[in-house]
Amino acid sequence: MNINVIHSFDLSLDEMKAIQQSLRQQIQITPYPGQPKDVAGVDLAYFPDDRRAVAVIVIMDYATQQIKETVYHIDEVVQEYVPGFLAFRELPLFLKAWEKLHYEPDLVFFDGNGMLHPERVGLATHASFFIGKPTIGIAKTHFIGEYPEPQKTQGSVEWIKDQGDVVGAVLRTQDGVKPIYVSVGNYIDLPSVLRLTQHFVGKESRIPEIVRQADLLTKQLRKQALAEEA
DNA sequence: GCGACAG
DNA sequence: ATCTTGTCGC
Repeated sequence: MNINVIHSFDLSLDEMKAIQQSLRQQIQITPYPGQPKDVAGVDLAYFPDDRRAVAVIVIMDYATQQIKETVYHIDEVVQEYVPGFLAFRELPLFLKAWEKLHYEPDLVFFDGNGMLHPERVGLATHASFFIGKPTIGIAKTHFIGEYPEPQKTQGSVEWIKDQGDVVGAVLRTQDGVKPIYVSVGNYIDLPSVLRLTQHFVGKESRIPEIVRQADLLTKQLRKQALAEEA
């Protein structure tokens, strides 16, 4: 099965699930030694009409956390949101923005899950097969799996298990705040995911800085686009 | 059958 | 995700 069928408009749930099951067999979990040079953060924001969205990619220097490049793409959204199939809704827009990049990031953070997914092929995992880069999934709310409640202090971590597999981790990024849910996208392992994610957790935000910057820009560009149309 | 359900 | 102000709490 060709993964490029993702560009089709009318895949059935069974067809999408078949694609995920095919991709699952090709996941490669491996440590990510050392530090990446450039990392990317990806996020989307939807317009009020619910027909369009803006996809944003922010490139940041890993060591200094300085933003080196930002690209975006505004277009029609062709797939409705169905839990478990977010990739089919968001990847088309993301890929168009990806083509506009001048930098080639070594690692990419997505707003959503990686293997923390019923078929182990969430947004971050699915995307990795198109871009061929290590990916990480960062979700703000629980999706699947069971886990013990992490301690209330910053840095507390617990594994998330689903059907006997460790599929991700819950991470308390600040004292007393709701935790985030992190998982392997592809071409990386969970310990590396936690290490690289915590590098972007500052003092102020609950969300890793690389993802937060993409999120902020996404809403800023939507506001700008709406203003220009008025 | 009922509830849950990334963004 | 998005619609939205004030307000409870540290």
